[in-house]
Amino acid sequence: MNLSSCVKEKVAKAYQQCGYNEAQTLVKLSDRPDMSDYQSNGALPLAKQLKQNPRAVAEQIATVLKDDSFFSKVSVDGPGFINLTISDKALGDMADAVLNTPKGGYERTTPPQKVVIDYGGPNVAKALHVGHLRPAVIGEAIKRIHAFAGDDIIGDIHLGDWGLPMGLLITEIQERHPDLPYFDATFTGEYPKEAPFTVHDLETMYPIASQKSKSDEAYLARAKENTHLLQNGHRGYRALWQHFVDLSVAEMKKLYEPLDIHFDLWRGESHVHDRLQKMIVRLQKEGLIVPDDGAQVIRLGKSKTGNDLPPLIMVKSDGAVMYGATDLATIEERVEEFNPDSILYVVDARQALHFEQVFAGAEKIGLTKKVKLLHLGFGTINGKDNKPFKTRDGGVMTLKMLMELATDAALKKMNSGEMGRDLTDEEKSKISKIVGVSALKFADLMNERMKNYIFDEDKLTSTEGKTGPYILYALVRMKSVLEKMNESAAITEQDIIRIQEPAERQLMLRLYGMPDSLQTAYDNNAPHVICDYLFKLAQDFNLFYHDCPIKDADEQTRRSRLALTKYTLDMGLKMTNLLGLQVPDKM
RNA sequence: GGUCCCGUAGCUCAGCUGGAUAGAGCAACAGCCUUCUAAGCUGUGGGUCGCAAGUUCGAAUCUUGCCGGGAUCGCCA
Repeated sequence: MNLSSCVKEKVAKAYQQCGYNEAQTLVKLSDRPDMSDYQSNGALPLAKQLKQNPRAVAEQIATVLKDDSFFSKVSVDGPGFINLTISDKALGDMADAVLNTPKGGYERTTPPQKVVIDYGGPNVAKALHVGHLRPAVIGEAIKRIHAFAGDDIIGDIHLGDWGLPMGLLITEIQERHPDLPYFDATFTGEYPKEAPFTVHDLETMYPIASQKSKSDEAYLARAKENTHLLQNGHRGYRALWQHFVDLSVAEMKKLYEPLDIHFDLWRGESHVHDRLQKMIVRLQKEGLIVPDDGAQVIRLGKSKTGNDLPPLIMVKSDGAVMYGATDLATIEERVEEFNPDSILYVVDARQALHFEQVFAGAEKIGLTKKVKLLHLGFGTINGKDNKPFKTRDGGVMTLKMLMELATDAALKKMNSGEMGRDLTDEEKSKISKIVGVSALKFADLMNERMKNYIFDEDKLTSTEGKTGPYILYALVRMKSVLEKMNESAAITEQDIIRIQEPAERQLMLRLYGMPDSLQTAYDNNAPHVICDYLFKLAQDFNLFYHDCPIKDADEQTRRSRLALTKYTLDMGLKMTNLLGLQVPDKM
């Protein structure tokens, strides 16, 4: 049960009782909180259909609703809006049944889905930078939102581990260390278990190799040949490549761990290589893959908007496979292995055309009959100059640097003023990491997904206003109050919420409003809706905290307010968890 | 040139499956700590919702055109 569904049910009954279609009640949270908690706008379209006066229709429905003591006020305003105010008693009475539940009143209305999330993964052997923040952070939040809503969800990082960059690295290593056994065609023994290089060597070598390939045609040709050999099973190259993957995955885990980002599968494009080879042969036989200008392509015809789509290149003229091909084979594999209802691709919006092609290709070869494919694009993170976010000296901002910036700012804040005075250095260090990461993640998640957004150091390190630290601070206050009042135990039936102050009422309504926000966030895969909810929850709590003293109140009021604090903390923790934010005990 | 995304307060952004008086945060200004954490709270000022038509009882929201910014357009991922 939750408040919205309860109101909707009552209003629907009233419509029905008056002989109107109960499907058209248009009940929603009020746009005018100064006038009501909920509104029903259904009388306007109904009156239009029936050619009646909208106010008269609304009055008729309102008369029925007025008899219900659940509402303290029912009025018809404007052209025919029905304004509904819930009685304070009803709000208090519902608390235990709604808020003291694992999902805080959220109930699913559609069957649960099985969903695969594809993070359009980072590339092996390249340092994670600011551009890798969004897919990881957004994907993690979307994953948690789906899981909370009851979906069965599998996250696959989907590493870029099978393209030309691999060939470039092999080539560069060959240049530097031609004596390594990987390059010895006559070598038949076991290759070393330990890589003869570190992940940092790889991260340095790759940009150099990439640069060389742009100016040196022979070098590029060798890299392409090496990519081809790798993909076709060259024994030494496969061993070398395995080092790349192992080192990179270990490094990525080290970086994602403090961000509290986890993947169920660490597969990459390479994972479907064998399947892909079979798929290509099969589709060639069926005539779906055809030669075109030396390459092997799937022709796609027109897009949904009627434009000609460029063909999807499966195999390049040099024989290497393209990522569109691995994407198709990956869809096939996921359908066979997991049978998901949908696959969500949390990938940069700049790849919109690529996914349109892949999805059209999937449809053409019959893969979309069983699974819905959705590209959840996101905008890029830009600096103040509206160009990709860089360091002060113009270098690439790595994820690591970004996290250090945020952590340092949190630590500095804690060392200023009185806040951290009771804390040990060790505690401060731990807390500043949590707070810094929350600032970083929240600043990213609060933006509507598709938009590019401006991200500068001030914004990143800010701890005031609509920020992660503001929310954490409110939650820490709740913990602190509950601890000091010794009431952090479970809510009991004696702790009935009695609403006395406007701030209490507002906070209660906010708590009851969570299911509506969650549903919106779920339907639109929009974590920023949860950010907004959490921010408002924190604001409402801070007002309550300010207006409603607990310690010196009478026993009944004290218990009521403590219960309300506990409900707010529970809800806040549920929601921060959805965003992947951790909450310290003190800050 | 085709396609996609965006244009809302000085800045950064919500609101866009049509509803009443367009909201936050930051910045500015004025207040609130002997009282549960001031990373907080209260108040003030600040908007032709890019422009113009259209649909509608009603448009920031839907349609079309234009202007401005960004992205993208077969052998990189």
